[in-house]
Amino acid sequence: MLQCRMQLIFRAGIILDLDRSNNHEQPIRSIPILRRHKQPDPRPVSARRVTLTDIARGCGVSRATVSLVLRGSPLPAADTRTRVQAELKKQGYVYNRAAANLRQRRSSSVALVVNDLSNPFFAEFAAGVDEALGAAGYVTLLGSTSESPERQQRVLTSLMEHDPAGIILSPAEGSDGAQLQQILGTHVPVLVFNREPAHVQWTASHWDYLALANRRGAALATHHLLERGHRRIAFFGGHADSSSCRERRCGYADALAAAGIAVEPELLIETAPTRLDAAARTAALFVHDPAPTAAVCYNDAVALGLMLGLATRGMRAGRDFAVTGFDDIPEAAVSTPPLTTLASDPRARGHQAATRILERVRHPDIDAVRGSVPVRLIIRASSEATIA
Amino acid sequence: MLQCRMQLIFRAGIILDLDRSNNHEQPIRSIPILRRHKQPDPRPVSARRVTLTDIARGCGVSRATVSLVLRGSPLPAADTRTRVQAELKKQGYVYNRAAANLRQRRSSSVALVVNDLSNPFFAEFAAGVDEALGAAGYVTLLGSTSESPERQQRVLTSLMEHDPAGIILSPAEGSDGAQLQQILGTHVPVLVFNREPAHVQWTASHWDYLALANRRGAALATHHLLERGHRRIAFFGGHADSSSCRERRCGYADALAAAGIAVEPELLIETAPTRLDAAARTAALFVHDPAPTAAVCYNDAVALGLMLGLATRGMRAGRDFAVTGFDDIPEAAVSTPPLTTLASDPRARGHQAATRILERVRHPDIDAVRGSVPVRLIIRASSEATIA
DNA sequence: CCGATCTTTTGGAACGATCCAAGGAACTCG
DNA sequence: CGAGTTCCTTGGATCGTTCCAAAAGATCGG
Repeated sequence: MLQCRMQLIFRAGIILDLDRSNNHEQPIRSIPILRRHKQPDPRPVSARRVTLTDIARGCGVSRATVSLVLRGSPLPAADTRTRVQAELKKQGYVYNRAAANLRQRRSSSVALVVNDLSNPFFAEFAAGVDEALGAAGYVTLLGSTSESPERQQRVLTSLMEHDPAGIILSPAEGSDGAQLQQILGTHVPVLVFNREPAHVQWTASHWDYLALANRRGAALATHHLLERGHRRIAFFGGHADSSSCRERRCGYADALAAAGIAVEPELLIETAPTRLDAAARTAALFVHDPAPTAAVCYNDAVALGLMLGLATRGMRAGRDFAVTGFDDIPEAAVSTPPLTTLASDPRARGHQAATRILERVRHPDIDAVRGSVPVRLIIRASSEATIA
Repeated sequence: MLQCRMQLIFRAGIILDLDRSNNHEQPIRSIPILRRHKQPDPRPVSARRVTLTDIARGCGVSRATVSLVLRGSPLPAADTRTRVQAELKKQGYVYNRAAANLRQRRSSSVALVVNDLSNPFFAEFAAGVDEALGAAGYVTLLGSTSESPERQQRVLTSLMEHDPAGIILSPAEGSDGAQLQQILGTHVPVLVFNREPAHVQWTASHWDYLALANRRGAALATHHLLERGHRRIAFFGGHADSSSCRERRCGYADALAAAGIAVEPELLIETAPTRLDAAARTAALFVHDPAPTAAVCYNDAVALGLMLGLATRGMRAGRDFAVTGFDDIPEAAVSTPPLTTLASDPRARGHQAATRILERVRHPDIDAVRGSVPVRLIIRASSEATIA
């Protein structure tokens, strides 16, 4: 009955594991949180924050009045307002939003959890999210998971303790929806971006979902290669157990089917979604006899790796072999040759995600939205190779 | 006497400008904050957060006891602990760190303010910061400024209201230290990264400073080109009013001086630190007669732009002209030709920055630290061109 | 001058946690 | 048996804000 482990995470990354509740040998004494209390308050007394009460005392009105002035209520008389505002300025008052949020049972932050900021796609996305949230007066709580579901659980637990108004989550690969739902509960609005974790009960929670038009994008790329005359086209890279890879493969299959071509399993090649592994696995394209003349790649990193791998075999992408990518990372435009790929404007996606989660915060009860965002094909030299 | 404008920023980006306090024509009535109150609490009553009191009631103990159990104090009796823990799990309790922080007058977040997440250097840096902060149990409050000092003021004000334990700030170009200090006050620990704003009274505040070894790095690159036989070397890109550009120019001058070569002003060429502008201004290198044969570029973006500009003039970097960059962004390794540049491992810098700000949070009174982080020269093909 | 109305101000109880001093129960010991 | 110890538990004040109901002034008509 204690199947699912529930963990509460405290500051300094300390995990109080409730399942240990049977161990009575003081399993908890080792938790160092109380040590903190032994330290005197690190801030000197003079460093105390200026509060409403200080202002109120300073100009002889009540806290309530100062609060009203602060929030720009029309109630206070004009000269009271002036006096209070002068005092605010004089003492250098800084609003304590945490206290206000506590009282109002409201939150002014949104958590953003991404796998990897060093991926330019996510970095742009994060920039977009932060811009839009900031404009709406919200603050972004950042969390990154490095594609590790365990880290993701920890990060989410920690973020939840900060009571975000909503969560924008680009799940780590292999994350489990049930585990997520256990940590996130059913009440905080969640927008799942880009990837669909397994075992999510979409109906139980009202989670929104926003993903690129993976299927359509891959179909566009494949169709483009077909137009150039290619008939043996590989799908190169990614793991078949990630939802985005599966969707892209579907699009690839769609386009082939429309051209009356059957999908050949040996032309579906898996790699880690990194440049390095893609380069290393290039040879797998050429083991079967009529070798493919083109490849739709899982994403740009894979495509760049493949182009590297081709070069080491004496082939040049765009001349001897056609390559397409996915994401349009900045490098795609300046690689040699420049990479044909699918652009999705990740910064705009970030805006979109932020806008939607705020909308959901305002209206928690409307039905969940499953959205897909359009991508467009950017044709560059890497797909110029044609079939004579 | 009201020279400096002081602004208080409220949610939804509304600015209550205290200098308007003279306008009595209800300048404030337009502030829509009160509208919010008219909406009923958007969350259904059942969505209420589970609190300590709920748990206490649920298993017949006092709030204080539950709190002790939560924090892993050795005080509670073993069976009490078990009962409480069962109840915590049963009700799906989520710790409210904001409330705890309020009582404890402590903060568990650190603000990170960067110009531009879409710059891979800062993205990596942010990832490093978040990793290290997360490991220490802190949450990252993200803010981005898009290089605009005005946006930076707004963002910082908003972040300050969330009471961060410290701030890691990579200042927007052209930010003014005095304005920053006015908003940040003198008590919150600040770590200034990468760039030095003008007019900071470093002695008044205890701000730490962490920057790349700009001067030494540029000297390394220049020295490298000198070794290859170049004598006319330009410094290309950046604005002379940014501190990092000035420092890099100093290093460039150092190396030239060591080789007994005078700096020629016409070889100092300014550009915006972007690929595009650098490409556009390439011609400026070749207006004087013995034209330079090599250029030390302000950063990688500029260097990549310069290589593009050279190509349109029929020259190839690495063959006809030697180029070096700064930052070692991922593209540098895969451009054609690959770019000689200075690497600084931004992710590790992020760790370092986070570690230092936490150290400062623990010891607010030790002297401010001014640190510079080493860079190393990565030699690639773009600087291969030699003087016959 | 009194009550009615309107405008402005206010004290005190929240919000969800922690801290503290004090209380009760169970033991021990002389 | 009563005092002292140890172990565990607790009520109430507190953090900095907002909300609410009600008080205090001001204005006015009759």
